[in-house]
Amino acid sequence: MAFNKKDEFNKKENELADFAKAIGHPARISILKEIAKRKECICGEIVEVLPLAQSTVSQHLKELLHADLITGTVDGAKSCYCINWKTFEKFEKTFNEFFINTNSKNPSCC
Amino acid sequence: MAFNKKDEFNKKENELADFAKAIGHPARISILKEIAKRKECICGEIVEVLPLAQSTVSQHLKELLHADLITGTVDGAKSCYCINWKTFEKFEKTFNEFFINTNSKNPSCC
DNA sequence: TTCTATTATCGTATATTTGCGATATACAAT
DNA sequence: ATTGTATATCGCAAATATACGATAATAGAA
Repeated sequence: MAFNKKDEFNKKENELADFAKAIGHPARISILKEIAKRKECICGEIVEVLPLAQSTVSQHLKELLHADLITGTVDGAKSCYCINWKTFEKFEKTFNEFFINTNSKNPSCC
Repeated sequence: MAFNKKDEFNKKENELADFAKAIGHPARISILKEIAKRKECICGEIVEVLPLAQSTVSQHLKELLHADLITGTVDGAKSCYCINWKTFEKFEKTFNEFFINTNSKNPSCC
């Protein structure tokens, strides 16, 4: 890389890219799906279902937290994670703004 | 990594992740935007606008091609790239299937 | 043919991501 | 206090991604 070029791109581009990157791994997709589908979203249950070590799952959860895709609350010794739907809605909106809307303006360039 | 665990996840999870990964970089977002907004989507024009070397842009274009987000046709010495809207629509659909639809079923887990 | 412009690919350096085991931490129960 | 359970963090190794310059390949112009 020699040096990080992220500053050269604008904020919206970086936000979109960061979100996409966060869901850009099958393990994280799978984790999000597990959290979404159950009411009790305890970390241990996720570890049980995923084909990964506990420490690896914990690391993916950390990344999802950092990208604001989930929220986490401590419940005794356990940790409960939830989808942060607001971030998803924001992504949907920005994504459509960037791409789908442009589609109608430019149906076929080649 | 020691070894790639992608086989442990199902096809849909991997497809979603691959798409997300492909747009998970500000340079590629920016490239897609440039292609989408102009009618003549010549590689050289993209290189001019992006703050990256020609070889780097070419590499990003290759990744977008590989992820089926764009199509490329040779036009003499030049190359013309176009958004493959079908892939975008497919992503939108799968994304909603996975996440947004789940939202209504499970408004707030914590 | 020779020169020029355009794009792709190769080789390489560096950065980041992924994954695991070991360990630390925090709480609960005994 | 000790033990057990649940989760997070550390340190490391291997894999991938990012970026660039140099070079190759190709088409068109001179």
